[in-house]
Amino acid sequence: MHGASPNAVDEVRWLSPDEQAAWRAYLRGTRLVATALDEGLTRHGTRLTEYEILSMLSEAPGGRLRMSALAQLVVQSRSRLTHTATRLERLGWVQRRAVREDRRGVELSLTPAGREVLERLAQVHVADVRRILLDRLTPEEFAALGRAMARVVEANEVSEDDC
Amino acid sequence: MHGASPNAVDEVRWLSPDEQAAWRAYLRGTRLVATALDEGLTRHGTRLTEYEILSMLSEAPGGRLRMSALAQLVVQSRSRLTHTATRLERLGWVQRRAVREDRRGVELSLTPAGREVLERLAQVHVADVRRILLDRLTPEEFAALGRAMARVVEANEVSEDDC
DNA sequence: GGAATATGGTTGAATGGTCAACTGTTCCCC
DNA sequence: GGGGAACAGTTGACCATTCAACCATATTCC
Repeated sequence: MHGASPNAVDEVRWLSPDEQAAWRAYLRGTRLVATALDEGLTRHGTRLTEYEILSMLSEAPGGRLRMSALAQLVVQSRSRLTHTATRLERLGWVQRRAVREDRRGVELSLTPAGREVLERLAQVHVADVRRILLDRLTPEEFAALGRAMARVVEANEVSEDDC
Repeated sequence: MHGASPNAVDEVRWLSPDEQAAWRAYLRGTRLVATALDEGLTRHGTRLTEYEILSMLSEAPGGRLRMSALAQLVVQSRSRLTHTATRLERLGWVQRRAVREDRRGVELSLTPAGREVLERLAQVHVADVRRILLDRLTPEEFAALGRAMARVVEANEVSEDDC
């Protein structure tokens, strides 16, 4: 669909040609980046979504995170995280632990093996991020990209606070 | 992983704190956007990836596209597109047709029913795109975002030409 | 203090996606 | 013009994700 069709039915504000073009670039570009990064990691036996989980755990204070918190960080459903965590646990890369204060809770953390794997993967991954995204943009362009997405993230956090 | 660790093993150029922050925002932001948009369409019985297929078909010259061309446009594997197309075909929204000049080829096009569905979906979708992305950014920010991603797309097209 | 409700996490069935192998067609070039 | 490589698309088995239902624990509030 396209253009501003002054139809009786729709009150929809369509995108201007410029907006349209930018949106197209966004959609296709983000998908290309995600695909390329995922492919890079897949060659080494992991998915981007799994990598992110390991990465978040490694940086979390105390090296552990509750399932829900982690799910929010990596933008996955709790159910999906449960399944993925089970897989990673079977690989021996992460471990679950009950949390004291809240007996409903479960904390995930890296095993030594998981930490090792992550360190190895991080090298290829960072190189990929540079090659696919950073090196293709000027520092200013990349900074602008970061700022824009940061505002989107921020706006999202606000909008879901008032629920 | 993080920080610049002057380790004997790695020659890896890690991300600077600023780069790191921007990259994080990118990753999380793009995922939030994709999730939110997908949710919006799912409420109306379609996935974003399916919507994109319908949308590309509706804008293609002649209203039809070869499978491979479409797959490239929406950044999906040919296999995935085959499966999705079969689903959409069963719904009666698209139809396959053999192409004359190249007897290996298959062209996909919208059915009238598919066009109708798309028109209905487009309204909710455009509203979602505005709400989730456009309205959260200034026009300048959005334009910058578009430019950055356009360069990524462009760079990708160049880099896969010389294969 | 106990019922109602919300939260944290898991489960399994159904659906969607990936991967590697396959068919049929076209292109290349000797 | 015939053999081999490359291309277009499909298939089916396997793996990942979604969705709705579920159990257990916390919280709220009368």
